[in-house]
Amino acid sequence: MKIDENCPCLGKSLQRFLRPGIMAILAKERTHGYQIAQILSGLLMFEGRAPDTAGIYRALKEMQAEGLVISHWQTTDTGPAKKLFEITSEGMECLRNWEKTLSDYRAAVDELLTFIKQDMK
Amino acid sequence: MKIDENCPCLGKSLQRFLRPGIMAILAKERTHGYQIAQILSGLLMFEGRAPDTAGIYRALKEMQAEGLVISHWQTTDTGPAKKLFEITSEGMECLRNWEKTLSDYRAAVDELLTFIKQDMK
DNA sequence: CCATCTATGTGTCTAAGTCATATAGTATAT
DNA sequence: ATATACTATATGACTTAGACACATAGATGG
Repeated sequence: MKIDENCPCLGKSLQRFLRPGIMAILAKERTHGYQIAQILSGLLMFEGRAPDTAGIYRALKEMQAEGLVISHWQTTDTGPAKKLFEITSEGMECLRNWEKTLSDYRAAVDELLTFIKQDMK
Repeated sequence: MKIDENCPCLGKSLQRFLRPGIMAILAKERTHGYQIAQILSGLLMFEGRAPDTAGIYRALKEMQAEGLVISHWQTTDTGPAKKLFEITSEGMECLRNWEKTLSDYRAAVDELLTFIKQDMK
C-alpha cells in the first residue's frame, strides 16, 4: 500500500471500514456484492477514491466464513447470476460493536485535530 | 498486522497518525524521540494501546530524510544522549496539509457512523 | 548486583491494501 | 456482425504499514 505521494498520507480509500460499511448496508437491505460496491463508492469515498471491489468480495467471503453474513445465489432470466447476502444476528451484534469502536475512533481523531489546531493559529 | 481478535477490528493504536502527531508536538516544542513517545502515549492512545516506539524512531528518521524535521545530538552530564528534533518550514507546511486531510477524514468517519446509526435504533 | 528507567535504534513477520487480470452474460451502438 | 461498455463475481501477486521482539547503553535505586 503506497500511502505517501507527498505529505498528507492516509489511505486514499476507507478500505479499513469495509466491514462495518458492508454490514450497515446489509442491515438495511439484502443485496449482492456489486450493489454493495456501488453504495460504498458513495459512502466510503475518500480523496476521490472508492474502496477496491476485490477487497469487497474478499471481505464478504471471509465474513460468511465467520458467520456474520449468509448468502444464496439468485439466478434471474436477465443478467449474470447474483449472490445475495444478508446479515446474521452475529453480524448485527458485530455491527453494534463497530458502532462503539468507530465512535471512540472518531473521538480520538477529533482530539488529535484539536491538538494540531493549537499550533496552527 | 493482526487487527481482528473478534469483531471490532481497527488498529488498536493510531499508528497511522504518527506523522501528524509528531509534527504537532514539534510545532510546540523541540524535543527528542523518547519524549515524543510519551506525549503520543497520551494523544494517540486507542483501545488501551499506545503507538509503537519503534515506529516513532523510524518515522523520525524518514521525516528527517524528507526534510520535514532536523535534529542534533544533545549530550548532557546526566543520562543518555538525546537526539533533539525540530520541525522545518516544510514540516509546518506538511502539518497544515495534514490538518485538512484529517478534517476530511473525520467527516468521512462521521458520515459512516451516521449511516450505521440509522440501522441501530 | 540486579532491576528499572531513560534513550535510541534494528530485524522480521504478517496482514492490510492495491493493482492487474480472468470469467461470463447482457445491452447498445457502429 | 462485432466491438465496446456495463453488470456481476472472483483470484493472484505485490508492496507496505503495523506489530512484536530484541539489541545497545548510560543512569538510578534498593
